[in-house]
Amino acid sequence: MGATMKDIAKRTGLGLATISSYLNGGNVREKNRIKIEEAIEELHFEVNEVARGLKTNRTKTIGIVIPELNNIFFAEIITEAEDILRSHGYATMICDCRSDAEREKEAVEFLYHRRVDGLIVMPTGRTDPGFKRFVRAGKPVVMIDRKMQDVPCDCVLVDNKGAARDAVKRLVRAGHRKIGMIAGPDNVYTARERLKGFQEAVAEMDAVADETLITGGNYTIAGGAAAMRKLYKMHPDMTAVFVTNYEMTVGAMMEINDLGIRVPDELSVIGFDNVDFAKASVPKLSIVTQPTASIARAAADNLIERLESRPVNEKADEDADGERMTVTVTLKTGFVEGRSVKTMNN
Amino acid sequence: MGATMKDIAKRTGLGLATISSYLNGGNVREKNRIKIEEAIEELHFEVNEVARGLKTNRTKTIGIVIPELNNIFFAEIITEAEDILRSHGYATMICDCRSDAEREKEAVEFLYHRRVDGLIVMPTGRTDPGFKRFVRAGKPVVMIDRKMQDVPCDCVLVDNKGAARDAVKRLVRAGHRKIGMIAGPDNVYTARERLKGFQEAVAEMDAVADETLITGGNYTIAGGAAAMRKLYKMHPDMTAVFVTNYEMTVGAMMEINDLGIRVPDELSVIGFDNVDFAKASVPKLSIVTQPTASIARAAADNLIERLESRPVNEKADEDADGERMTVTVTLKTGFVEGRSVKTMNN
DNA sequence: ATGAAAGCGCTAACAA
DNA sequence: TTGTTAGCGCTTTCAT
Repeated sequence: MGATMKDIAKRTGLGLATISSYLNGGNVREKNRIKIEEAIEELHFEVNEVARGLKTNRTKTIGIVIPELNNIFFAEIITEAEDILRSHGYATMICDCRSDAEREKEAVEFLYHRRVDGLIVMPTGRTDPGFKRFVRAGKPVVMIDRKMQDVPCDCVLVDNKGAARDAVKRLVRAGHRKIGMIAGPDNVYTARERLKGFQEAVAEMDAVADETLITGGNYTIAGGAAAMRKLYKMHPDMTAVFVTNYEMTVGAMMEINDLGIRVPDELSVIGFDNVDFAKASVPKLSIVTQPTASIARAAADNLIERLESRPVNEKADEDADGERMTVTVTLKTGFVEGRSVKTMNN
Repeated sequence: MGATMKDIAKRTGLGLATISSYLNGGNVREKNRIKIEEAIEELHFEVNEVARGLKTNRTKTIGIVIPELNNIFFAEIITEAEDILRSHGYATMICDCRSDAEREKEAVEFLYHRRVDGLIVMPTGRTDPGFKRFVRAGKPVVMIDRKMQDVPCDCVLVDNKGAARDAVKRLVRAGHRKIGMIAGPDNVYTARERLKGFQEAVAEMDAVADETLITGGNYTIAGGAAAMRKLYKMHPDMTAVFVTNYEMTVGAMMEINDLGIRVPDELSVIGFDNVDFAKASVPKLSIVTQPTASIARAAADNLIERLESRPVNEKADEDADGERMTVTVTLKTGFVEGRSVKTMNN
């Protein structure tokens, strides 16, 4: 269909190497440059990235593996990352593994076959679904949001523990003692961190430390609703609840709605993630927010930097054991004040 | 790095063609089949899709261009489509163009350079950002959600007009006469259709037909909020409002919240798209829902069918002018009953 | 059924 | 600087 380098070589009377050189920013005599540009224009020539990829062994494609695409938190990150990567000429292949370890494994393998140059991932579980293979092949992997001990790669995290601790402290300072927590699944890194933060704050601030005040909500809407119900049944005297991700916040609000509990008079609530949802709630919810754009930028920039500097430092970057140095960036969370936390007079 | 066909040819003592034949489901003598399979196993051979793509001129990759990835409606469709396509061996390259025509154009061009085999798109505006080029190259394009007159391609739509008409009729039947509408931007197909549906219903049912009852909300949260405010200021006696997409529904609820309007006592509301949000609202919202999974499936299946049947029908499918027959599928919307519509006694 | 060889469009030595 | 040439890993005639 389209014209090839050969065509424009013929057209200009130049050699293939000259064309290639021009295309790759090499030095070409002014005269020839003009000739080449004219030919490209006339013949509507466009580099065939596939052929180039075959030769260079680089596809200029990044694989992204995420638990759920229809999860605003992830979607916001992906949007931003895709934008940055594309502006650098990298295409992204996104695979949604539906929080399923098996699907995740398939996705990683799929992307490996597709010869993507690097990976941005948010691991679903605690075991490596095949990331190491990329690392071994010298292909950069950046882990977002979640950490995994046994895969040596760069990470972009958020201070989950600190965020949870801070949220609970706010509740205690407002006079709450009996605070419930709707936690995530304990095979997920962020959920464990948020739990730790909650427990630390409870201990430090002398709030009620009762294991049954912590209920798992599985990071889903239904789970959040069920957890809320359970918590309320078991502790009707609980005055505040901390919900630790967006989906569960939605679920908890649904249930609070169903149970006819008045917020914040009867129950104070601090949610997570989605500012828009928080503002649209009645009353407006106070929530912990995550810097999605910064996360995406940190991950994309990191990947690009690794990719572009690779040829030069190919050896310099490795130490005696051939292990790469890895970097972990931890970003701060935010907090948006709403009207869902009651200040107790005591 | 990985083993190549050459390696396993050497290993088995067979010719390249035999290996290729085996890999592509051709006939190979039992004996050799086993030998090949063993060699593949031992050498961890995996087909290099890039090389294959160069040769076959097919990348087994589908491009997806959408207005916003962090929009649940789109995200749900994409997730499903990606899943189906991948299960057929197709990778997807997703480009989010942020509802910007310029970015959309760039995205389409980007995907064209990447030699994707086909496109799934939700056009941002009314003018072709380059889809025709794909059609001309014989590459299938499927348009989702929105239609575009001048690009001859398959479409998967939803009965937007019917959905809007139905929603308004429900309001009228519940006794409402003065009904406001928060509409989308009129350069978007779905927005125009929903508007038509609203107007038809108002005419048919003898509700108040006043142009100022229709306010544009730009399909955004902020727009929805602003429209709600404007509508309420201008028509404090309006008893119901129909909001025509998810983002605007969120925005409208935020504003209703701010204005202290009680739903449904003072104002009845029918929203759009997101069941979870509807259920988490106080009171639960009645909403129009769209069959995202079916939309995705229709689009993906259509694309795969076009792609896989192409070699055989290459000519049979075209008529004298070389024009392809195009298909438009229109799916039905749903309605989820909430508690946000008051039944008036009159 | 199998093998030999050409070539997809590009890059990268190596020469000139 | 520019031209020549040899592949990258695969598919695909065309013989055998």
